[in-house]
Amino acid sequence: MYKKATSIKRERDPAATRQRLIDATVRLMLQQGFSGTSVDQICKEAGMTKGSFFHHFENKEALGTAAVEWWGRMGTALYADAWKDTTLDPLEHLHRMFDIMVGFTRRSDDPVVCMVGMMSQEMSATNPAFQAACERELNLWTENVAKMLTAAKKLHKPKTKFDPVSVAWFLNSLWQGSMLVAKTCRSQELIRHNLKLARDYVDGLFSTT
Amino acid sequence: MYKKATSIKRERDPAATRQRLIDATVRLMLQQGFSGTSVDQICKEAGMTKGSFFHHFENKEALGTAAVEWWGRMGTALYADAWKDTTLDPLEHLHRMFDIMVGFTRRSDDPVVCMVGMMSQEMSATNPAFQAACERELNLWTENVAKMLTAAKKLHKPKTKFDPVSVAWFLNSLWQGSMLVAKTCRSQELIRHNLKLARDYVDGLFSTT
DNA sequence: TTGTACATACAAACCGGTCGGTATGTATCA
DNA sequence: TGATACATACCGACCGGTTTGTATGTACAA
Repeated sequence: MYKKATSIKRERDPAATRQRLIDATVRLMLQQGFSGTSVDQICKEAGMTKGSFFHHFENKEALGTAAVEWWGRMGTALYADAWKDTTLDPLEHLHRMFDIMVGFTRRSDDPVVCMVGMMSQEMSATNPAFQAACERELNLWTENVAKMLTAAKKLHKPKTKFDPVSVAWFLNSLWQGSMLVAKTCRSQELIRHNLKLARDYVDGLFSTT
Repeated sequence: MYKKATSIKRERDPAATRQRLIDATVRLMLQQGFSGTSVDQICKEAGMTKGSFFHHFENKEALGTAAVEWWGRMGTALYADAWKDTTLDPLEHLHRMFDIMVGFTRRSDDPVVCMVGMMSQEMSATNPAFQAACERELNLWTENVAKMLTAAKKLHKPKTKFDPVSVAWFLNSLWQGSMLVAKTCRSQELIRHNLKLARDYVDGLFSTT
């Protein structure tokens, strides 16, 4: 009844298999979005079959949120140089973060994209699980930036009063919006220009320089 | 074979029917995205059948781009008070625009959303028609803002050098990102905070207060 | 041998899109 | 004016293919 499964190489490394699925999902969904990406497509991209997929994830949504969470962990790692606590000038840390973000625009000609931004836009109005997962990641980013701004405020006299948390959300929104607009306008330079203005804006908050 | 179509009230107003389809599409896609919204669903929402739908639009994509274009026209109308050429101080015009944007956050408790931003994020990487339509609308917004900034520069001494077009893209990105983040974080106030900072930023470009 | 990892086959719903057909408006000509 | 012809608007069953998800089988590792 079943076709003989002849000599198929199986690796039998569940953790790696799971990660392969997540990697494939991220790759495809960054391009096509959640609804635009099918489970079959993901399986094909990950080099495995549907049965295997549903062994590792309860359903498509579970994979999606796992992918968002993985994206968050990866992001945190990429920002580590800027976010890690050190004794350095926090304003210097902020500059490093801007450097890292500029770096994203230079890695390739493909647009800079963010899993959190994409899932936020497409899914968070209708799917509570995605909404919550994305909100967590956005909060994390903001908290890190707010922490640096707060620390900078202690070291440097602020030129005018400002709320670090508000400014952090401002920067987060600008960053997400920059990726969105740049994707449609097909211009990495747009992001770099925005980051330049953002950098100057942050510098302008303080008296130094 | 076919059921007899007995005494069904038909309105026969093609322009209105077309618009009903566009309205339904905007309503649904703002919530669910393009791929997440089916043609059947749109027809049901618009109170009509599939045959009728495909009489008015070649395919789903055509309806999508029509909806984006309609959204752009509507947006231009909403911004008219700020964008219309008058002899007023252009800086005053910018303030009016910020007022209008703040107004969007107060119309209801539903998140402020933008058809262009949603389609950009979901579709512009894979669908050239959507990409082009969205790019057009983003350019239009930016041009209007850049025009005001350029005019303001002539009337008020800029505090420091700045490129009106760059700043306009900066503001556009911030605006799109604000809607995106606020939707996920379920906070209209976040948008208002961002707009406050943006307003101060623009004021800060000029010497006057 | 038993549990887990993975493969295969299948199901039921749903998808965009087509098609034969009906209802209604309008131009033409007697 | 009124009958006829034709174009446009609208209807809803239907089609092939795709969707997510399930049921069941096989292989490997302990």
